Amino acid sequence: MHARLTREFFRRDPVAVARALLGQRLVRVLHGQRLAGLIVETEAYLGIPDKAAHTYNGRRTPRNASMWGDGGHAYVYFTYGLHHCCNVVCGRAEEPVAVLLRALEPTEGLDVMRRHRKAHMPDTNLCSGPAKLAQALAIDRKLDGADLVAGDTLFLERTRSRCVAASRIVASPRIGVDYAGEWAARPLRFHLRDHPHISRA
DNA sequence: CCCGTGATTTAT
DNA sequence: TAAATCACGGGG
Repeated sequence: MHARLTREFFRRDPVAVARALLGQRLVRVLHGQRLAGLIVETEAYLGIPDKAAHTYNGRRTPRNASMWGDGGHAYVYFTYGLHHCCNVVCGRAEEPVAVLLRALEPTEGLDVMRRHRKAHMPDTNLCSGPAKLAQALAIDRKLDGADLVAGDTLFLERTRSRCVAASRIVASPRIGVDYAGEWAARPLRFHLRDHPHISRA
């Protein structure tokens, strides 16, 4: 059996978690079948002071409630009227910080993922964006709040490599947050250098 | 590049 | 009421 990432892994600041998640495996169990991929792109959202975060200025709504819970749970939200995105809640309860999962290199269940994604496309495009990976892995609001440590439908496995070399990680501004003033430019997006499955170069 | 899509939150 | 949003796919 593959080892899971532990609760304490997630109970840290989101920048540390965003970096440490690169190379780890996201697993979705659907109808008894594993759909999985290696995480190659993430973004850290720093909570109350972060103008780009859903919990900026202490916002607490039905949508973002799970961000206020303990680390190691999922925060899945619906946006633009048609897309889901999957975050990993970090820190501890009442510390509303998270990491957005932005891209995977799919490794298990690719046939099912291709079926979930509508259009025909090369495999490098299957999970190369936050809404794409959610669609490929059938992640929606029903999984909001799911326990990523003890649950059995959505979880994270520690890969053999444990972590990737810091020199292989590129930090850059987050995508789609130009409205966020000084927070828009901060290097809180992380991805594996030159990886073919990232959402954009 | 622009456009349509359209749930949810926040501002007006 | 109305505008804005942690996107995507398809068409110029």
